[in-house]
Order: sequence, then structure tokens, then C-alpha cells
Amino acid sequence: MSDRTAMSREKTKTDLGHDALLPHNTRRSLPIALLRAREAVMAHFRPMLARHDITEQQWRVIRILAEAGRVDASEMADKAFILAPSLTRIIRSLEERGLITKHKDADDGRRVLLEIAPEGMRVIADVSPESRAIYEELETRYGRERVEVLLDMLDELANLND
Amino acid sequence: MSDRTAMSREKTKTDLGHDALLPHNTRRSLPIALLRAREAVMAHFRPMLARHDITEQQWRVIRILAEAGRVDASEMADKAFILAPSLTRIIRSLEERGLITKHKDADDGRRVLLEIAPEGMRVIADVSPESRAIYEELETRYGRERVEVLLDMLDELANLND
DNA sequence: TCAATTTCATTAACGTGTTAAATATATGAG
DNA sequence: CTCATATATTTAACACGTTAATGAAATTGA
Repeated sequence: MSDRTAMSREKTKTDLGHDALLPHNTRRSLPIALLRAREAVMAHFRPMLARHDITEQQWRVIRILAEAGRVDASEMADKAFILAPSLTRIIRSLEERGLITKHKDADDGRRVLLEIAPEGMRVIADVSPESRAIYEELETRYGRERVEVLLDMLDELANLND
Repeated sequence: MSDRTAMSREKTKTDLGHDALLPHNTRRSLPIALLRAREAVMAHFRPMLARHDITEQQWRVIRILAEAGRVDASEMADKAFILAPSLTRIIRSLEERGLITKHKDADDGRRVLLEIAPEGMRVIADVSPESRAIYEELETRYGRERVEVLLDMLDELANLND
């Protein structure tokens, strides 16, 4: 390779000279570790969702509607952990595809109420068993109790701010 | 709980009739828990990065260049956990802003070599201390050892596929 | 040597993430 | 009741994520 001067000085030019200013190693960083773990998990689900022609976020939305019935947009944003602007787009797309219906709340004209449509229920019925199977396979391989422990630790991390 | 025959029938219309088809509760799902945890962590860093006018991904890239010196795009994609198409855009933007430089590899014309520029080093010097401080605050509040445990568990989850 | 294959990077197209601003409706103080 | 303020949703603008396709350079094997 590129042996710039006399000997192996690959880092010389860009080196900080001392490590105090350098951020700690990328591989032991919480944000990236969380990203990697999440991607590894989603890699199991994504191809299956793609076969059913829905995205991960669309799946979260219709799944919550199937669980919870009629839900307004704010509540949905909260439960599905999707920001309002993204949710607006996702709702539009799901409605156009006939998977959900949308109506104004009669008591509060600002609110948008969402409900799953029969077509959406069909998707739930198709995807749920496969999703479940994938999750259980994952749980088994990682260890059921360790998943619980991990979920608790993640929850606590997510709630550090309160 | 869900006694859904005679009384309280809010969910009847959208109910599946039996719970076997329903996905398990959203709040105990690994993908969302990982997302929530990651967002909670990033919420601490994002405002600081925004003040320095860089995104999280741009920060990962220049930080890796500061750590590792000259790096080609594939290696960068790997280390920063950024997909190639995103990386192409990020590299373009960082180069336009003068934070990095880019050259073709003389030995392999397909490869693109990246290096941090002085302007990029300035950003590193500005952001690193703040980043470190935020991370250490976080580590302290969550518990140093628990962070280590969590990182190990996340790593194992990310490597289940191998 | 050269055609087929593989690898690296980019482009394209679409969906989502993120912040700020705009719009519409509700609510509350006077 | 009315004006100011607060809340719910949408729009806008830009960056990134994701998959597939393209272009260019390297590698392989006949």
C-alpha cells in the first residue's frame, strides 16, 4: 500500500498528537451499538415486510390500530414512536392504499381519528403469524430471559431523562 | 382483561376475535425499544451537534477519519455503519464544506480515499470535548458498568447472524 | 489476451427523520 | 364575546435510509 515517506506513517498527517481530544472508540459507543443491534434485528423482518409491500413504519401503524382500535394521530405518534410529519405522510399513503380510514374528530376539529380498514385487517392477518415466528426464533436464539433483561435495560436508558 | 361481549365494546369493530393473530405488545418489542433508547441517547447529542452545524452521520465520518487517518469509502461505510448511497452524499457535502478531502486510489481506480482536512480537524477539536462530556454524564447516570453490560448484550444481538 | 464475472462507487427513486414554519381549531383571561 | 395563547396537524426543506440499477475498474479463467 501507500507508504507515504520512509516508514509506516499512515496516521501522521491527520493525527491529533495526543488522544485526549479524540472521541472514544466507535465500536464501544452507545449510539452506534444501538443502531447496529437494531439493524441486525430489522434485517430479519424487512424482507418479509417487503414481500407484503409495507414498510416497517406502516406495519407499526396498522398493527397499533389492530391492537387499540380507533386512535388519534397524536396518540399514534406516541405509540408508534413516529414524528408527526412522518406520520402525516404515512397516514396519507395508508389511506390511499385503503388499509386505514381517517376522519375528523367531531368533538375536537383539530384531531384526526384513524381506524383500520378491512384491507388493513387482511394485511394484519397475513403478516402477524410470520412476524411472530421471526420474533420467536430471535428470542429463542438470543435467550428469552436475556431479551427481557435487555428490554428492561433499554427502557431504563430511554427513561433516563425524566 | 378484555371482556369483549356484553359491555365495554370500544374495540369490537376492529378486534381480531382472538389474540393469537395479534402481534405482541408494542412496548415490549425489541425493534421499538432499540429505537426509543437510541433516540433518548441522541437527544443529548443532537442539539450540540446542531450548534456546530453538523449531523450525527457527518460527525461519525470525520471522527473516524480523525481516529483512523486515510480511509477508503468501503471501510468508512463499515466503520460508521452508513450505507454506500448515503455515504456518497455525506462525502460530497463534507468535501464541499472543506471538512475532508477526497482522492482516487492510485492502485485501485475504483476506490475513493478520504482524509480529514484542517477545517475538519477544527470541528473535531471543537466538538470532541463537548461530546465526551455528554457521554460521560450519560455513563454516570446510567452506571458505568451497566453501560458495559448493555454494550456487550447489544453486540451479541448484532452478531447473532454470524 | 479477452470475455465473463466481481467489486466499488454512484445515481435514481421513494420513504422516513428532523427542524422550523404555517394553518386550523380550542381554550382561557379579561 | 374577543383577543391572546396553546394545541393538533400539516407543509416545507433538507438529510439520511433502503433497494435496485448503472458505470467503471479490477479480477478471473479459459
